Amino acid sequence: MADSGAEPAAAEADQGAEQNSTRERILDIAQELFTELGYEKTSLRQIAERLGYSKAAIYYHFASKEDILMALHMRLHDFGFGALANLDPGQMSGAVFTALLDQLTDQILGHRGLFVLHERNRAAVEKLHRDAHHDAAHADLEIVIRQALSDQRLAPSLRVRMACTIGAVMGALVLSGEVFSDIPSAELGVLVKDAARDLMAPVTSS
Amino acid sequence: MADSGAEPAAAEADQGAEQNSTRERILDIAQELFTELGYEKTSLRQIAERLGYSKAAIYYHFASKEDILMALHMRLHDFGFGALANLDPGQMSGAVFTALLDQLTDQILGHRGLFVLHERNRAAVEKLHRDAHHDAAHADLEIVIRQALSDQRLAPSLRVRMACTIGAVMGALVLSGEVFSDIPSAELGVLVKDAARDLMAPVTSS
DNA sequence: GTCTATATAGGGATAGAC
DNA sequence: GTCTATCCCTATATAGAC
Repeated sequence: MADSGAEPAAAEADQGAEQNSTRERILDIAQELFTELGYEKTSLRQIAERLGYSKAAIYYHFASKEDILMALHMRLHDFGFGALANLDPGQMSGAVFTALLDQLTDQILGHRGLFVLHERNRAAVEKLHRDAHHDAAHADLEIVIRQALSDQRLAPSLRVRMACTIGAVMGALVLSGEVFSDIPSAELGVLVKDAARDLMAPVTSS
Repeated sequence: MADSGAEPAAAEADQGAEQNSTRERILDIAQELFTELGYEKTSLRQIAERLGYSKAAIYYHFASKEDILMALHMRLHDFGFGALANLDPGQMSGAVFTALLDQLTDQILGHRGLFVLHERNRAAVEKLHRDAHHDAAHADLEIVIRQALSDQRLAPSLRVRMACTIGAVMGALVLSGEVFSDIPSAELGVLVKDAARDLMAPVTSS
């Protein structure tokens, strides 16, 4: 587990086209190291070392270490809106939720590294949110879900099922490390979605 | 979320009797701060401040900052053996696994703070393991589970279901934050165990 | 765009007084 | 058992040469 360098990290980080700009390379390396060692334990010196450049070079592309994490957060943040767009607030039900989870599953499968990064650096990312350099127009998918889970107008059985379902998806795709590297992505996706459906079925009136 | 001081943290940390020794108080405060701010971001100065003592005082009770985390890890580590004792290696099946998860659910409900601490500081705890100050007689529940999940002799559908089930339990009890604080522990336990059973049922030959 | 050199701060850890 | 004072190292960040 945490086998660095074995897999091409750049393969899944192609959002701004495949222009291997220095900035993107820094982000790729940072994503890898932040995930492996943790954000706080990763020094800019280490990033620069792996990059082949000097430490100060990074400051040309990013104002601070925090800015690097912010950029990585933004990579993920944008994807969240895809699922949020189809979300009608106040209409959260079992059926809607199940559909939402299917989307989430696909997004995690497509950008797994980013989700693992966030999972392993929750404290640092939350501090980012608190210092709120991007409070405007910021509505995390996570916050929406948390609201639904806290909604006491819903039955406890439904709320707990929803939390279990999110956990099931996260458990199989994010927390599981490399244990499923022998299973094709597509198959993994089907199995996880099936599990989510079985989990929500008893509390969903379709 | 992460509402510190609102709940009596000492209430669940009564393993060595209720002797509020300085050492235990340090551990309780550290557990709180490590969870809230993250291990790396928490300084000994902060711990000492909240303790009312000076920073160096902590070094009387613990050899290093890492030692504090180790002590907290040990608090949890011991509980793991309870579930491990009933575990017959090589006999991992759906039914065995479901029973194991029931035990895990109860243990998380009883020591939730410790599990949250570990979840939010995976990098630091893993480094602890690597530096192996306690390699002897050390068999984490997590390692056993990871082995089972990686076992290619088992059907992918079973392996993924197991990962989903662990995730479901963790999702509802650990990752969920404070969203279920209005639901009694006992009810929460029943709902989670039901979910785990529904999840494992399709792949369990009973 | 990348480098060297350096300023500055903060945190872990030690020595030894009380 | 607890304290003050201090050492030392590392890491972020800046200034300015090339």
